[in-house]
Amino acid sequence: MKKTRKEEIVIVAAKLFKERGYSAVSMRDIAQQMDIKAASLYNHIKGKQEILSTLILHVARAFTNSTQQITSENSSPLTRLKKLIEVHIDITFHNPDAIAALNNDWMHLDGQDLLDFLAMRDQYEENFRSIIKQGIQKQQIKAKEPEVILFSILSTLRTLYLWNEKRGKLEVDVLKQELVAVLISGII
Amino acid sequence: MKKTRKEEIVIVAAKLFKERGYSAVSMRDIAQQMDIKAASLYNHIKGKQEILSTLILHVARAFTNSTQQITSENSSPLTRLKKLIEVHIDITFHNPDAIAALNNDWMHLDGQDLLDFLAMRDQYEENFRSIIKQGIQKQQIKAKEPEVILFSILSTLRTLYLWNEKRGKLEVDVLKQELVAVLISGII
DNA sequence: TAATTTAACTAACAATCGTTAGTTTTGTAA
DNA sequence: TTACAAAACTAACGATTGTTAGTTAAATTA
Repeated sequence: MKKTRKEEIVIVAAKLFKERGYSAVSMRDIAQQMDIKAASLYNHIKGKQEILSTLILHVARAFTNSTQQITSENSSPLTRLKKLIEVHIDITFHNPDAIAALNNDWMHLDGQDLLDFLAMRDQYEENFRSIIKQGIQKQQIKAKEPEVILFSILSTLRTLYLWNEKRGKLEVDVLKQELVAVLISGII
Repeated sequence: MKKTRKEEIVIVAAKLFKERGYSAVSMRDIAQQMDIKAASLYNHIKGKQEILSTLILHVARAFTNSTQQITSENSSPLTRLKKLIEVHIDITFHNPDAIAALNNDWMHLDGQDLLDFLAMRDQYEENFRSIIKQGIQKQQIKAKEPEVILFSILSTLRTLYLWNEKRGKLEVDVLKQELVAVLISGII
């Protein structure tokens, strides 16, 4: 499937947004990176906002779909938690630039796009929280404050995109395995 | 000690930077929040850049000092690691807005300020990494990939500022205790 | 080849940006 | 009360912002 011109613009913009943030990147910056003039961008997109919402909502939907599916499985809470972590790692290594925008620039969405994003984020967190609570109830997970566990895991997963470059020789499969182990079993 | 006008400006700006990011906040925004005109800000600061560097470098030095001190103790690696985590939590809950800027807007520093920041950040990470490696060597810490452990802990600590508002009823001391437990011992 | 669509271009707009200069008001010390 | 310093003000600057209008070049289809 050949990329449309719009998709190319979104990809180039995502790289710049990741480095400097949405607000610090101008349409002229994006155009220059594509070797065209800024006005030419408007043959393919409605405006700067559309680049951002295309970028963020697309990957947000990927998270929502995967998470919703895993949550409704009837495997054990701990199994579902592990799958949730693994699928987050997979999506992250597949779309690091889009996830940077989702993490850092979501507040620059506006109107319905912002509302949609927030709804998906809440649902994602609630699914996570629910599985953790079930795990505690079934004594598969230590009886710590659920919010502390949730926060600790989500923080690590959300920052994972930053680690893509530095990960170096480490294979994705090895990383996935070790990270799940550290998050679940700790370090001692 | 009464706050100088410059300190007041930096505090107000930090709150705005946290919400929208450095680039999306104008001098007029900051001025409006202080009920003065933008030009009046320049009686107290050299420019927008000075607000950012004051904010970031001040808290970066706090991290560097604490970390350097703990690193040079001769307690066990695991003890030092715990102290490192605890001091990070303390500093975070004491300066959440400054840490937001440090996390999200450091790339907008320029010149020597940027170099200073990067040097401190590298040193901070290297201290952390060194303690983890010593812990593995002395078999106090599991023989996982050190970078995975480092990344997992640092990600959680760095995102902690976001959690300040949501933490709700949870006391800082309880949070500190539970978070250290989760990071070190895992959740099962 | 001719017709049509796609995608680039130049030029310009109104708004907003960080900042400077010069002036006036406010608060403090003599 | 007068003198001085601190901190506000108005007005404006050159640069940059996202975006539009109208036009030309290139690629595709009939």
